[in-house]
Amino acid sequence: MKIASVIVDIPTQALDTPYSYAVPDEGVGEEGLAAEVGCAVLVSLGGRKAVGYVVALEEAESSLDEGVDLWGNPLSASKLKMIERVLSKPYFDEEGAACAQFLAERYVAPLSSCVRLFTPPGAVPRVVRGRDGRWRLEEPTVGQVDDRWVTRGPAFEGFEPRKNAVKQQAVLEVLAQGDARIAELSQEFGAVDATLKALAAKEVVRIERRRRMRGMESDGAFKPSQAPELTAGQQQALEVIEAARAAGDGRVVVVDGVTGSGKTEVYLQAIERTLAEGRTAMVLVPEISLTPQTVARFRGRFGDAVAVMHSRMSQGERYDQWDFVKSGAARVVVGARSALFTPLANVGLIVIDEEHEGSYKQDSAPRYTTRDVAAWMMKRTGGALVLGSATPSIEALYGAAKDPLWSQVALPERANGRPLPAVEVVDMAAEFSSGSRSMFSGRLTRALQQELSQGHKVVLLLNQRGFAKFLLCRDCGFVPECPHCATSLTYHEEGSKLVCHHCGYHVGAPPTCPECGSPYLKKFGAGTQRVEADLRALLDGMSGVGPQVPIIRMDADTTKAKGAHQALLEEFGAAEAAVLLGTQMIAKGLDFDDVTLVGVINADTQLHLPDYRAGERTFQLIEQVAGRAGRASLPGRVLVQTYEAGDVAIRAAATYDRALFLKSELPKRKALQYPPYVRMANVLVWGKNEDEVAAEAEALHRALEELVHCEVGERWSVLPASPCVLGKLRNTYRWHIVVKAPAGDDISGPLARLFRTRKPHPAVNAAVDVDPVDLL
DNA sequence: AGCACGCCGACT
DNA sequence: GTCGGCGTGCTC
Repeated sequence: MKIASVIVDIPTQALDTPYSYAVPDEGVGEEGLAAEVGCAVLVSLGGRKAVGYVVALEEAESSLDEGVDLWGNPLSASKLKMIERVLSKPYFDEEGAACAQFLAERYVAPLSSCVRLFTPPGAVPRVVRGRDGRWRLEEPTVGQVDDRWVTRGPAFEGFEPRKNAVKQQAVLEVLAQGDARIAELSQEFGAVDATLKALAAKEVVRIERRRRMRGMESDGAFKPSQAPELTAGQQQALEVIEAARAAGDGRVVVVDGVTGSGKTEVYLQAIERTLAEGRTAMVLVPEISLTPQTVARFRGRFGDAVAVMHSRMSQGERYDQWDFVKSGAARVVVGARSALFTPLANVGLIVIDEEHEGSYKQDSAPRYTTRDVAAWMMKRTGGALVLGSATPSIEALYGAAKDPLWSQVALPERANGRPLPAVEVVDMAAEFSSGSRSMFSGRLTRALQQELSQGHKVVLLLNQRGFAKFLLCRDCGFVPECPHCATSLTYHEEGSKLVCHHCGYHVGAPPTCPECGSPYLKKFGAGTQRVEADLRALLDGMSGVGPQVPIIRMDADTTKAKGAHQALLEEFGAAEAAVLLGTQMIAKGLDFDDVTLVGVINADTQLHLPDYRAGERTFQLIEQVAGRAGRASLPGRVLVQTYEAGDVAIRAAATYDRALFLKSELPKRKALQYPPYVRMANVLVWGKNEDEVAAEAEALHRALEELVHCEVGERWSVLPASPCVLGKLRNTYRWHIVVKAPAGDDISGPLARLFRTRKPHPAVNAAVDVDPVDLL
């Protein structure tokens, strides 16, 4: 008899452990599916039915009475129930199960949420309660779709339809070119069913059902491309990647290439070689840059072997692409972070493009860091991981410097030999004191007029990442900071207070600037619509520009609809002179030849977020957006407006001087105990009732201090419980507790032990974010 | 999560 | 005497 370890798909802490079930001898699914690792199964648990996933199988002899299962859980044979039905073919293998367990431990997350990453969404049956109160199995909402196709039959050659059989004639002409889909034939010629039936009866044609692969056809024509000659830099990067792959021990290569240096071509050729060795490859890109152009680039080189996965696809498309990978026909998967869990066999290379992007961190359970999971996977399978970026994260740079398995290769020049555009910093404090009250500086206004009147394009970035308001002196640029944390204080409307969300320090908001005494102490945070209106007014009154120059606004609002993002970009591409005004999302990936001016309206909002990564993000943002200008023959220029003209992140970005930025940033991180010098875990506490949340956060803080005191001692620190910067989100109050540990320590283990044994509060949720990307 | 078991107050 | 309130505790 076989015993299966099953994770039930009920997201509760109390059930978050594998349960053992007896496996029936023959398959028990409708199609006689066998219970294997990775299958969804129907089991009964505590008098009800539940869907579960098999994570391990074990041969049990009759000797099994008291023992432990594969996961170390005690079990007794007498209590075993039987798996009632096998609901699916396997979604993952032993390696996938091991990965799920790794995720659950590393990110202190429910096993069921980790296992679910591997299943095609919407395709798994669920157990639901019917109107009568009874449990029943609800069939999945998505599945495969078949098309009816016509092909030539044995009597096709030499068959002559009667003269008046016009439809037969037409259909046969189409078939001479190749197989045809009946739906398309009927669209073209009207009802063709009778015609086809008649032809099929004479065996002139055959009718068959074929599975439709959704997500394949939509991108339409891609033109096949040949590998071009690499530049010397690209060639060297490729060789480093090849050496890493050849080592076969999970090496990591940081490809540090300026925007336009041709990183993608390096990836393409590394993938080509991986495929030539019979292995497969994955390319992960940020959600927002997964455009049809990106996909076309990979399909152009690898044709039908490319599967695409991302969350903006319909469930049907994702299901088909998932199945396509499972079938083994896909050799390359291109997708957003969740594509990491598609059932691609024998992966020899994972590429993470724009590695520094925050979207590589999942913001719900399991809160995994794509980079670290991919590195774990490649270590297991003996592949290589490539981290590509023009602005690598400090973690990646640190890894490359310290970890013997990591290396770094630079592509310091653009592939077309063009120089990077010059970046000018516009000091808005100086503008203000010289009398200008507009959000567009004199220099930016003149540059807009100059470029637009010549029919060039302009990209304007509105740095909107600061939800939190802060105070800023418009005369001297002073921003009140916490005396203990070196982050800016956030302004709270109620009570007119300044609060530090790190340590809880608070103080009344001063009426005038404590530095220079100016009364122009302003609360900061403006909206895109407002900027659009002001810009419209500015352009309308500009000679040689005027109302015919369109402003294309791109933000969360205007890109909500499916395909809206793409449509706006096409509009911008097709226009003559035009302004693309947008938030963060325009900073990367967009590539238009005739953009000659990039303006950053407010480079520093992010700088004042009370977050240790604020400087790094500001630096990265300016470097990324600067890369949008002057990509082709026209020279580009970049104007960065800021109240913090002297800030090192801005000065360094303006001169493309990363070393300068790091020289100032790294000692700060070290002194204040931030990554990469420590590991952090952010314990999040949230609920509807403010008092209960605060009380539970305090209780958790005490429990954490106790835990740290007993298990690790003074090497770890637990910061006080405090309200999150985004303290109230969608009517939920949020608090957090930051835990810091030395860089090499296992921070998850002790925390997991606490959360597994601690009784959950009925109205207040708590979750651990291990290696958080921000503390907001 | 959901259901059983269980130990105290107002009803036929 | 019983029906039912929802507080712990278990589910392979």
